[in-house]
Amino acid sequence: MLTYSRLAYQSHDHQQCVETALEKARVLCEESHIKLTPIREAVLKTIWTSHQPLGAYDVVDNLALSVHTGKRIKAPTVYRAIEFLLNLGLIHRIASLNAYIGRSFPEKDHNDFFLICRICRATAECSTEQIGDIVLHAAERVGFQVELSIIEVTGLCPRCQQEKKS
Amino acid sequence: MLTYSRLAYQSHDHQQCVETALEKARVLCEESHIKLTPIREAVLKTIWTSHQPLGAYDVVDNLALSVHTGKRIKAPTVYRAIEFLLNLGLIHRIASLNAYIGRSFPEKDHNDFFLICRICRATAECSTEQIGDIVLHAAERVGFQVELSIIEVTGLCPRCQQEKKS
DNA sequence: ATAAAAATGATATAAGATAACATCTTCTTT
DNA sequence: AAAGAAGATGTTATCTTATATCATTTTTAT
Repeated sequence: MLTYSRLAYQSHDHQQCVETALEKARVLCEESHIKLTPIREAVLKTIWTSHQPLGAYDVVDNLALSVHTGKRIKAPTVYRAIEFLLNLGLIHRIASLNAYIGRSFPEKDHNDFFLICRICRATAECSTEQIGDIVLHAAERVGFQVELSIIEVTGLCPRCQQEKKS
Repeated sequence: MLTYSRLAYQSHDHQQCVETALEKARVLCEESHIKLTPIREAVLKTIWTSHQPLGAYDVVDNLALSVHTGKRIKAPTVYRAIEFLLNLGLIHRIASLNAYIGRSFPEKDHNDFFLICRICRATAECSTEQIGDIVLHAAERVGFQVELSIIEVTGLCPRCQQEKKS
């Protein structure tokens, strides 16, 4: 079965997306008796709020504006929060962009892949078992034990295809 | 059809691999009336010679030892050569490692994926149309126009699985 | 022979990530 | 409640990866 994170490149209530994701995260942490601290939640929210994958230093800049403790949150703190969120499957690292994006399916075990627009960077998450199967099959043949697959597809989103024509 | 770059994780005459790859590169460049300069060839050879994906600065260090012009080749020069080789499909960038590896099938249009050992970093290149098809199919449904897919699989190679047991 | 194009050299710096150690907070146990 | 342990954050410095910019050299085409 093939699923998409949302109406991928169509307009939608993104604030609702963010709220849903945050609520999911809170539940997930509560269940696991793990702490979603204010900083971690702020980082997750910042990443989710962006429509594009967000670099770690973009998060740093964003937090400096949005969190009002008077203290500026520095890179290591953000990276720690990012690592925490990655481990829980709440975000995903887009290796080809050195950037991070919210995951819609933290419960699913990373059978997802990403469609990344080369121009506007809007990114859609897709999930399917098929790809996992092919990879597993190929790996099996040479005795390779798969732990994690990264699949990143670069190209043009519908909107940027249109704009290119005109 | 599924093909592997070599007897993936088995011992083989690697020097022969390198020679074959270099010869392929020379032919490819000659046909395209493009120049495989000494530096470019040296970079390609350095990357191919390593059994693992090699970082750009590893290449810099390696060349400093192997090229005897007296002058130390610096990062920008290496990155230029890397870009050149990437464009021709002679090497591939492993985004998850920020490293580069020789491609066995420069003629095939990037329908390949990589099995990367988490411990020893030995990496095998695989090629199959199947994955490309799935990705295309998924992309089509949301009107996304695919240009390039990167697929990187992390896990354990046969040897490191063995060593872990003992 | 000369202009244009291509490639390399050299310097500096941007961008992404982490190491190391100090401090503060929260939880556990008594 | 007090003390200690574990967890989280603060702070500084540094490392790695990558590129911008401009000068110089080499090659190619006319």
